[in-house]
Amino acid sequence: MIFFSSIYLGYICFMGVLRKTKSVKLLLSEFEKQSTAISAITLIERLQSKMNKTTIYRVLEKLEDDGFLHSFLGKNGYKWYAKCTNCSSAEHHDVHPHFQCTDCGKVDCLSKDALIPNIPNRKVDVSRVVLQGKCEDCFT
Amino acid sequence: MIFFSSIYLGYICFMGVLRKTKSVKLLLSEFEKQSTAISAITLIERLQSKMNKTTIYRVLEKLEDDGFLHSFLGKNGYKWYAKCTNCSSAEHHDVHPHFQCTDCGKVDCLSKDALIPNIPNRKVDVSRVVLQGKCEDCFT
DNA sequence: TAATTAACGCAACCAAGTTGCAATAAATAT
DNA sequence: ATATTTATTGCAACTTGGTTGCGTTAATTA
Repeated sequence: MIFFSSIYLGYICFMGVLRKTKSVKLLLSEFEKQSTAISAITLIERLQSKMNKTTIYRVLEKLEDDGFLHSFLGKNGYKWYAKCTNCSSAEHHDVHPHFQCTDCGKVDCLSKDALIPNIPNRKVDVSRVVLQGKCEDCFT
Repeated sequence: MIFFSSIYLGYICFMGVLRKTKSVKLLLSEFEKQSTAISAITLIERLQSKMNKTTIYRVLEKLEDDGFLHSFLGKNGYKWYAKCTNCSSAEHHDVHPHFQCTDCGKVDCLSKDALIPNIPNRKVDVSRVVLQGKCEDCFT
């Protein structure tokens, strides 16, 4: 219950769109206790006893629309989600690169200044970047 | 027939692995007459009267293993292929970013110095970058 | 407490990509 | 040139991440 006294609850109330259902709370708590990105598949595995996979996909989509999560495609084209930092339903700022470890599979967000997304003669709207390799733990 | 008097034929003969079959020739000719990247789906649409989709996937995989094509995931997680510049079966150098137009869907390869793939404390093996937006033609 | 309406569960579906296997056709040996 | 070897192909069936339609349930509002 603790995590719903935080910004989440206020945010949702403010938006007035997303209802505080059991499913929404469960999904939010997953992103509360884990700072790295989580794949949709992983969430389905973890929560399938508690909610339907259709619901998971629909809530994730809504949380992304509201600027609460951002999504990207990892290895094999699987969908991953991570918390946004300064986004809203009006604008998504999270065009930073992600790093996926080929050993443990963990994905986390990198600081966005690692990339120069300005290409001459083109208007860049989305920058989907996934770097793959060995993370600090698996490297040694 | 003309395009098989080029480097392609010599390359294949040298490798001694890939046979000069009708399917291989057909797929190579597609990448000969189009310099931008092509999605697997597009190739299946174009060539389905001439070869089976399984064959298309298998030949593409082999051409990638031999360092002739490189692949990446575009919008929706669809697989795209483009010609390599200086790769071999031993090493793939094509970690450059790609640009996909959200209007016409066209994808082309960008010069690799647009990206800095060095991240502290991590060993980067693969860099999958897809920028999306408007290309020169669709921008105006 | 009742009315409204978003969210849910279920089952069926969609489609990109894969697998097993028998048939075919390149490459190689005779 | 012909036979043998073996990579390649086509087909059909399958796998699976993700979606859709719809009747039911539950959160919000009156």
